[in-house]
Amino acid sequence: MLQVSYIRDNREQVLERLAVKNFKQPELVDEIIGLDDKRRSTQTSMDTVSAEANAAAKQIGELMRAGKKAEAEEVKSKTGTWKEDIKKFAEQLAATEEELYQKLVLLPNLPHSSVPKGLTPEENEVVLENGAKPELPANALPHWELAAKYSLIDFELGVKITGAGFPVYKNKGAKLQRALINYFIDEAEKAGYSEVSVPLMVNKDSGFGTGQLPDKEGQMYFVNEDELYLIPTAEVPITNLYRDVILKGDDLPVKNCGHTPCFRREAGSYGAHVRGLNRLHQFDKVEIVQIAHPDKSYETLELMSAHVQGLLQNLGLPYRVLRLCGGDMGFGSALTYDMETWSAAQQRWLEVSSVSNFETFQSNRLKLRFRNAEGKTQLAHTLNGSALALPRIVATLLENNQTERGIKIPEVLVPYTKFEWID
RNA sequence: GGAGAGGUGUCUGAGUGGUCGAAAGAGCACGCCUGGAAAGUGUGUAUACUUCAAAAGGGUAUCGAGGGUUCGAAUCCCUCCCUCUCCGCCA
Repeated sequence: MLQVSYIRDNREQVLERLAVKNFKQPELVDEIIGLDDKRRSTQTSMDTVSAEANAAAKQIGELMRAGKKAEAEEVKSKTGTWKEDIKKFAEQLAATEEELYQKLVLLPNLPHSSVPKGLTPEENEVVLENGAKPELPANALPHWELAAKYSLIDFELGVKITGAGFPVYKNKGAKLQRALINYFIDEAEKAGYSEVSVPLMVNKDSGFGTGQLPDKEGQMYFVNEDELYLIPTAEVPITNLYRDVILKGDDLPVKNCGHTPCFRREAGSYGAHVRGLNRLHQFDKVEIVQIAHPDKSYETLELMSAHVQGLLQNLGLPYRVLRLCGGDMGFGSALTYDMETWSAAQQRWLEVSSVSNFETFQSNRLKLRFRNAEGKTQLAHTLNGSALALPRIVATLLENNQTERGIKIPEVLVPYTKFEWID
């Protein structure tokens, strides 16, 4: 959520930046400023009446104590319509604030100046490409066939016990999952992130805090009985650990990592392009989260991007880094890098990580602040990234590393899998 | 799930209708003292909104959350959330 004061002070710039994100309702900006004017004047009126009422109440108290009951009664009789006025103003204020909030949450974050214009994924900017695309034998198989051939993943069994998009991992498939998770966590810890293990369900406040609500309400599984949401990413519980927190200046940067399953309804996504592991309702992911000083957050974003790239390099996967264009970016992000691996058997790029700087968009809602050099509270910047999401990594590993003999496990993973081949 | 107790500032903790944004202590910050430190001592130490060109200052709100009673609520009433104790259940 953008700060109203920022919108007021930088109206032109806000409009210009929103255009980069192809925002369709620029008129909201002026509506917001208008509502904020109304909010302010209502608050001032209410405060004035409250001040009078408080002064009278205080006076009555003093007169009562002094035993001047008659005078007290006289003051009391003058209190008149204050109470009603205050109530009226309070209602008006609440209504205006609500209206303001409802409009404010419709504004996406402003994109960073380096974000390219554009509407579609095709207009994303390829920042770099790394690693050679492997030449596969003519009879190479896509990962869903490899998974069946080596008994690694059973999609039908998942359908039976839950539904489509909930695969069952078996044998070396299950072990590969566990190996990747441990490897990713270990690497994150080496990079200075401390591990947290967090709840997989969150309340409404948390959903709002990181911006999934109200924007992506329909994308999350919801447990009616207890009003809890299944997390779509560990970003939600981990970032919300710091909701309503004022950090000390030297606590920054805060670095956390964690592994969780992620649950996404992915409503309406069916068909060939979501086959196998390409798109699931439940998948595992290791997430890295940082809370950074505003002056350092873009430096931090580069470091996080480098960390993710390091993992892909160590796994020997060809990848590319995209700088997302305005139209393809998430609602709350100011700058996002997507990392994609080359799936050789499918002949397509698969997104395996998304690293974003949210600047103060989340922290404004979270009320996540730190005490700056002047001792004043200031909103911190939040960043997060997948490091990494498992299914498409598994898909690419299986496809790219298939040989006559079987599937070769990357060297860095062998200490974790304790086997070198899937055969 | 049942019965009871309770939720106050960074922490401990006082406060049962007016003098309470809140005693006292601890912690922390700065100063004095000291060769330096400890002890001692002095001062300060919430957040948000708003007013003001800005600073200073002023106003308003906040004692788990929301509502109510009252001229006036941390204090009384209602609803909800959470914590603790006992019982029940249980990986």
